[in-house]
Amino acid sequence: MKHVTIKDVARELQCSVSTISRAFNDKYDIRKETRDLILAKAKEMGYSPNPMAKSLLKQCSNQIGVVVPEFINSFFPEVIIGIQEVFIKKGYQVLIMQSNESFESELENVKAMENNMVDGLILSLSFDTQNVEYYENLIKQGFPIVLFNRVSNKLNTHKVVFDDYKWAFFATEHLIYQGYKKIVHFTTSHSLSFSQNRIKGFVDALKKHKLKILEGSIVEAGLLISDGEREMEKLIAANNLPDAIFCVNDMCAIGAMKMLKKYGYKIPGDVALVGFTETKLAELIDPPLTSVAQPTHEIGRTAAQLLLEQIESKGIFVPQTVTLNGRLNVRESSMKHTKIL
Amino acid sequence: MKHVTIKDVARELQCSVSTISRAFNDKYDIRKETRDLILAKAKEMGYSPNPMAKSLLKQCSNQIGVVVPEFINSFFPEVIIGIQEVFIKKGYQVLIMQSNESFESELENVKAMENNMVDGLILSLSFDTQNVEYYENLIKQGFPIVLFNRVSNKLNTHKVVFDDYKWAFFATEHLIYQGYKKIVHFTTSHSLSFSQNRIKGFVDALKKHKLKILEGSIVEAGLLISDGEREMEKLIAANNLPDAIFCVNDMCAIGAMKMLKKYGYKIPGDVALVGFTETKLAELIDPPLTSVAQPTHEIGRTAAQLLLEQIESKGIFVPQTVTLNGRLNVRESSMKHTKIL
DNA sequence: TTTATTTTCGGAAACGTTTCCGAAAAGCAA
DNA sequence: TTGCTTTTCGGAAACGTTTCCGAAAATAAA
Repeated sequence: MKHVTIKDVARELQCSVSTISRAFNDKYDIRKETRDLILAKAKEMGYSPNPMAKSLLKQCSNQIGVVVPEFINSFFPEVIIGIQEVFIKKGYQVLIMQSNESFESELENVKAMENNMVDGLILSLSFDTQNVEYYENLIKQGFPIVLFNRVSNKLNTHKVVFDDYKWAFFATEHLIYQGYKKIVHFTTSHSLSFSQNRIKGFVDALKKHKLKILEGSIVEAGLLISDGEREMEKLIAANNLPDAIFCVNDMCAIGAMKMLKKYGYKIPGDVALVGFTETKLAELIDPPLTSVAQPTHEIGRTAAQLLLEQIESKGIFVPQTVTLNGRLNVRESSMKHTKIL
Repeated sequence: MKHVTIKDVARELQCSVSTISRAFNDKYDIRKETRDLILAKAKEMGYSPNPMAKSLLKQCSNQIGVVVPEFINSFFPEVIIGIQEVFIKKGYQVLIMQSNESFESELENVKAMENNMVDGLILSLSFDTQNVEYYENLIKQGFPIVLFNRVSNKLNTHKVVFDDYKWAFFATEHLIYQGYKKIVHFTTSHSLSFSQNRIKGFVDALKKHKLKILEGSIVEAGLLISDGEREMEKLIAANNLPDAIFCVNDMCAIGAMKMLKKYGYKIPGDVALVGFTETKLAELIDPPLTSVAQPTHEIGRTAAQLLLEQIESKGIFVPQTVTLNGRLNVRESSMKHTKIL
């Protein structure tokens, strides 16, 4: 792998390297004919400027880093596609790493990125990230970081978020409008900001419609299928079935669904279900699951745009929080029903 | 973001930059005390060697590139996790790009990687990649490329593949052992090597068990849910239902399943189904789908290992093709049944 | 024609490293 | 002490660019 360098082209054309550089960078002080000649010859020789040398000189790498908690659900990959859309066009490379929901791994990734001199970072915090001190320092030093979805209010930087409160409210209200009265919320660890917001939305929707919030109305399940299964089985065993369940995410809802089906209950006939953060699964399972879809591509594009602006402005910046709209995709699992007596 | 450089440390310590470099690179010609002193001071000052400068000098970037056709199914993300496992440990960065099943996009990505001077490439070809000339040239020039899953036999390089023939054979034989006689295969474009192999496995299994291969035994469906739906609907309309269908992938099988359910047919009672390249969906849908699982992490690790060896050996290398084993996960969709008369 | 201005280009420094070469210092044997 | 080897370090070149500075050439103005 011998690469053609600017010097090779210069030698071939009997001119100086600076002229070649000018031709490639479209400077004003070069004659059109020489530029065309150089570009043609360069193409013939297979020359293209070495990005590493450029980076070293310009003191920026034209790379941005993306660190996400996981790769397995389609949510983050879709966000990344949005991010790439923006950056590829601008000639940036996108480095992607996944922290596997571990704080240490996340920090390691971020440090690796920093070490690699990425020009900016797009980050979604892992579940067990409590200590954001390191990121706080980076931001204070002026290192561009944009957070999305899993954010921390301790960090004063650009953020792209989803209005969990609002959409949890809508999702719950949808169940109420369908005629369900005894509605339960399967949530996850209260320490996560998004779960707090979804709980709040759920509670406020019930309040608005004067429905009682009982002791068992909010169940700390979790984000996995097994969590939904476990809690659902408990309810079944206690013979304490609600009319409907609003779940913290699709996985949890699917777990509940599996368990209900296993015991022969009908959905939505006996229990209606609503998920959140729509995955591809939602419309494939039986019955199709009502869920709140997030605009994944747009989240990615927006985060990328914010980061790009911050990188290019290089000056003072005012941290901005962009809240994107979602969409409640109503499917069979939460349809209105008339109970067969 | 002002970075501390080796010169800053040298000035602070009143020594030369070469000494600092020696300390960091653990050279033999430095006194232990000076080294410790330097390392301590460097740490205090927050210095770490600039990887770009190093890359420029060493003529390699310590980055490897991964180009995959898509991100949406869990298959490729899981492979990537395996790749990362290997490379992160070795101090390599992993650049990931997705070609969106488009040849042009794939080529662009590869060129971007090359431009960025990645030390090697792990590649899975997109569907409409027919012309592998460019990659052929790269390989001839000695650029390390490892292909996986979607490979081309025109390219003479390391490959990690899955024995599609064998597992298609097993999957078909499984259906036969369950008592199904009239078995159909939903395949995709014959031009893809893996589909050819799966067809061959299917056919040979039928032959071995002396089952007839009819005109309609092999249907060119496609890889999407809609493809499975479309072809299934045709069969239903023609009133020409088989006992069982072996599908080229899970998506196609799920499409078929949806259509069967829509028309009130039972699975596996009326038609049994088997998928391929197991996705997470397989065990979540109703009924759970029998499918051939590929060892995604292992595929990634193996490809990474091969690439690493080639990069580090830097010499002549003998292209190697590693075939990994899969696993048939039998679930309800293909269980034995006794037809209710 | 002479002078001033503009256009076009070459030379060299700089980015932050590593490594080769050589030299000073230190150790050792004679 | 002298001469030789070994240890330890500094200087400088090199990696492939971009850009500043200045100079030559071309053009315009006088």
